[in-house]
Amino acid sequence: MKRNSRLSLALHTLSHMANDPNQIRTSAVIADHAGTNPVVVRRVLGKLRKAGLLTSEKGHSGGWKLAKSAEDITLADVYLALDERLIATETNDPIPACSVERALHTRVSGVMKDIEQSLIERLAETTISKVRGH
Amino acid sequence: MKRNSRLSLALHTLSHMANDPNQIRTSAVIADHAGTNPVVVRRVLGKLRKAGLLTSEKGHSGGWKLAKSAEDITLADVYLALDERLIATETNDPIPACSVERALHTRVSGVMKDIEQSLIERLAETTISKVRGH
DNA sequence: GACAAATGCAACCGTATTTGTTACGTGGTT
DNA sequence: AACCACGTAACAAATACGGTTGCATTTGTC
Repeated sequence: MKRNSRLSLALHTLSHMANDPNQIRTSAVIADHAGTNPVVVRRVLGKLRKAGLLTSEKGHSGGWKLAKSAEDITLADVYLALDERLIATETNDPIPACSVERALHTRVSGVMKDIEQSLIERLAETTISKVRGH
Repeated sequence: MKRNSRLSLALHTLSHMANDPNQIRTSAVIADHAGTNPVVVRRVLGKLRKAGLLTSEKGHSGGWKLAKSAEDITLADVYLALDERLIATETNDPIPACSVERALHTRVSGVMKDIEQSLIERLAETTISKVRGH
């Protein structure tokens, strides 16, 4: 795998869980299905849990389960939970000296923010149950 | 700089060029404005040239210029020219053995492709001249 | 023709990011 | 008590990216 595998892993796992919402799955089983490592699964799913999309139980017969109905989880929820910003947020800048340069910079930043906002709105239109295929 | 600086650099430079479309700029001047290196500039702008957005001239008094009007360059043109796929394209896969797993995988891939398509359509709505501020 | 200036391109380095892996502590079930 | 699963830290390996140097090529100027 390479980049953006987290989003892919999250979508894959959530969709899979939506097939049988009450079944509890361990990170080992999930990792096996996704072709990765249990620790990686726990890392990614941990973020989804913090966002209230999943619950996890420790101990024997523990594991992971959906916290909400698949109809109530949108791709925007997943995207925001993972805290990945696909469109650069432009944090570290040398603060251009020239004033026109600075004005241009803020315009570019503003446009990129608008683009990301549009992306999020688009993601909010699709639910996990829709990914699964109803 | 860190991630997605190429898109940022491209937008910045194109917008800047739109202010004075007939002026020829060298990669050294552009790099100075963008706070980076001439070679980096040529790398990024080379892709834009291949996409027909810019022209470059070698030799003495050579440099870079817009190939089209800023009104005719959309952010989608830039995005596609840079050949960056923000949404993972999911190329390298172990080809899931289980058939339901395989079906789910194709669904996830399809959704991500749809998302990227939406993003491109959104990008196509904004031109460089609009970024510049008319 | 010699020279200067610019792109085009390849190779390399250093760093940041990401994934994979091992190890161990913690909590819950049987 | 034994076992199992999560939670997390630490580390290794791979990858991506910007930055840098070097050089060939092209083009204008003297």
